[in-house]
Order: sequence, then C-alpha cells, then structure tokens
Amino acid sequence: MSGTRSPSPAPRRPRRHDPGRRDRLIDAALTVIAERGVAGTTHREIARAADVPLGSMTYHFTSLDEVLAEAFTRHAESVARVFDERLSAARNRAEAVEAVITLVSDDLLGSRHDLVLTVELYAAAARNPALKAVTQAWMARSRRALERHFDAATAREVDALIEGLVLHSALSTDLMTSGQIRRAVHRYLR
Amino acid sequence: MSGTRSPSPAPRRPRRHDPGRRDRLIDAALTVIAERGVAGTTHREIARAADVPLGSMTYHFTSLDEVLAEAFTRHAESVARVFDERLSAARNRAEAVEAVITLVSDDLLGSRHDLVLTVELYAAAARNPALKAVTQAWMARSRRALERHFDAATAREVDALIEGLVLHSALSTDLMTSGQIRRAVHRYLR
DNA sequence: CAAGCATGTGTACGCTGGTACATATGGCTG
DNA sequence: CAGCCATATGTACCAGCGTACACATGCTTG
Repeated sequence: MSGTRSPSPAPRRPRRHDPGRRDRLIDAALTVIAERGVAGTTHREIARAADVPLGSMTYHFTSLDEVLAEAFTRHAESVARVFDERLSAARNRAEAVEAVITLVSDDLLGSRHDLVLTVELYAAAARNPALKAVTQAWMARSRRALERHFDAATAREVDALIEGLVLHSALSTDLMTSGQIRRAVHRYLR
Repeated sequence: MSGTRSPSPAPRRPRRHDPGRRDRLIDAALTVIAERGVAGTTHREIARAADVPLGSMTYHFTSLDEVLAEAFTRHAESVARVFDERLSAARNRAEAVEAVITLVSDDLLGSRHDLVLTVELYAAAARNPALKAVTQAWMARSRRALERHFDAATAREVDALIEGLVLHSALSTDLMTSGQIRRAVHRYLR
C-alpha cells in the first residue's frame, strides 16, 4: 500500500488557465474587507476567499496596499455608477427628488456590504493618500450628478444630507423607514 | 573601563508609583488610533506612546479589545458631553440653531483627532457588538439633547444632517466654510 | 507543432504581534 | 516599622503575516 501514497503535505492543485483571476481577486478582497475589515484583510484571507493559492496574490499584486487601492476604487466606481444612473434618468426636479429618496432608501441602505465598505474606505482614507483621492473623486462625481438638477450649493448640501441619513440610519438602533427618509428629503428640498 | 558596564540588553527602568496609569493608557490608545488607525494599534505602540513597558498593558487590560472598547467609550463620552453642553445652554429655538452651527463648525470640524476617531469607531462598530452599542448609545444621547428644542422627527433628521455635514466637509477636497454650514442648517430648520 | 514565456503553485524566511509569566519593589496597613 | 500585595517590569513563546523565490505547466505565437 504505497503505490500512490498521498500523505498530506502537497496534493498540488491541478487547476490552471483562469483568465480574469486578477479581477476575481479584487472582488474577493472587497468581500473580505466587508467581512473582516481592512485590519483583518490579509493576502491569505483573500486567497482563501477566491480559492487560489497564496502565491497567486504576490504574482498579481506588488503589495497589499495595491490590492486595497484597486478594491476601493472599484467599490466607489460601482456605487457612483448607480448614483449617476438614477439622477440621469430623472427628467425634472420632482423626479430628481424621487431619485434621491430611492437612492438612500433602496440603493445605499439596501446593501450592508456596500455600507460597511464605504465606512472602511473613509477610515482608511484618513491615513492613505491614494484612498483619500478615491474618496474625493467619488464625492466630486456625486456632486456633479446632483448638479444636473440643483444649484451647486444645494447639491453639496444634499450630498451631505444623503451621507448623514445613510450613516445614521445604518448605525442607529432603529433603521429609518423610507417614509422618514422621504420626509427629510422633501423637507430640505421643499 | 569595565566597572559600570552598561551593554544594552536591560537597563531596568527605575520608575514606579504611577497612579492613574490605566487612564493614561486609554488616552494613549486614543492617540494611537487617531494616528495609525485601529489596524495599526498594538499593545507595543500604545505602551510606547504612554512611555511604559509592554508588560504594563497586559497587567491593566485583559486584551486589546478591552482597550479599544474603553478608549472608544471615552471618546464618545467626551464628544457627547460637548454636544449636551451646547444644547443645554441654548435658551430658545434660535439659540439652539446657533448651537448646532457652532457644534458643526467649531467643535466637530475643529478637531481632526476626534474626526478620525469617530470614523474609526463607525468602521470598528460594524464588526464589534460592544462598539456598536457604544455608537448607538452615543447617537441616542445626541438625539435626546436635540429633543430639548425640536420634536423627535426633526431631532433625528438634524442629527443626521450634522453627521453628513461633518463627514462631507472633512473628506471632501474643500472644507465647507462656516457660512455654508450656517446656510445649510438654517435652510433645514427655517 | 515546438518552445517561450506569461501565468500559476508551493514553501521558506524573517518579523511583528498578542499573550503568559517569572520576577521585582515600594506604598500602605496593621 | 515589618511585611504583604497591588502594581510594575522584562522577556519568552508561538502564531500569523508579508514577501521572495524556485519550480511547474500549458496557451500562444511563429
């Protein structure tokens, strides 16, 4: 009983040819960040989430920081796109107000994953210039989208209001109902 | 030249009798968190900041989590107290509105240290129930302070607005001027 | 269809961190 | 004022981390 002995040390994975693996790794990184926080995000953790060997991380990325930067950039891009779409679709001010309400109630508050990622990004941005740039570009883009329908000062204020509503709703004991969100937005933009 | 040789290994510190050291350690922890983030907060880093030996950390605290919990509790308490004081001092609605403006422009936006700590707390709270409780208690307290002058729904909305104004101002490329803050608050509470 | 090289895989190394613990010491109590 | 014990100190241990690197393999290109 020794022909094909497979003790334990190295079964050697058969897999190969995995185009787009780099992309999947970035997505896996976002999952890990959302679940364990930036602090708990390691090469090994990401590799496990994507089911690839550790060595694959160092092949595709020069450092963990590079992974984080790409991951957060993707996250911001993804949320900003939804923001853009909702506001582009609005044909007039009334529809724009509705778009803002939907954005807060459904899109932003709807995904705990995205919510956590955003807060993690804010915290990380305080200490990482590259991530700070990502955050700022994202905010500028949101404001620009709002300026399709509102003057610059209002756009900035509404952007802040959205942020506050989302965060406070998410971190508080009781979620704000969409009715409460609607009331707050209308009150501000009445 | 060998009588009092002092090679390098262990000069053995003379210091002793340091009442209130535990308190200082918690403050040191807050400094480290603000500078390096929760991720970069270690026993050794805190000990260095407080100029005490590593062993002192494990004597005063059972774990790093305990340090974090106590530190963030202290931070929340400290910010909430200012909040309470400003709003308690207001004698009528107009003064309450002014108090909110001062809170945002001066107290909250005035301290980068506190700002960073708050965002770090939010991120950590997503994964740590004890910290989530700290955050929620803090928010409940802010709301109660606002309810001295505004109805419950308005209080909640204003609390959210404050959060949004502070965060967006801090993370954006350009700080909001106190004039802009004033305008936004007045617009909402007009 | 050959072979080169981009991609993929396993493992070792050095370092840092949390934690445990053996030891020291001097304020306080009786 | 003696001695106890809360407080204080230094260090060792092990786990997990980032990273480097030697080796494997099979698309792709000519």
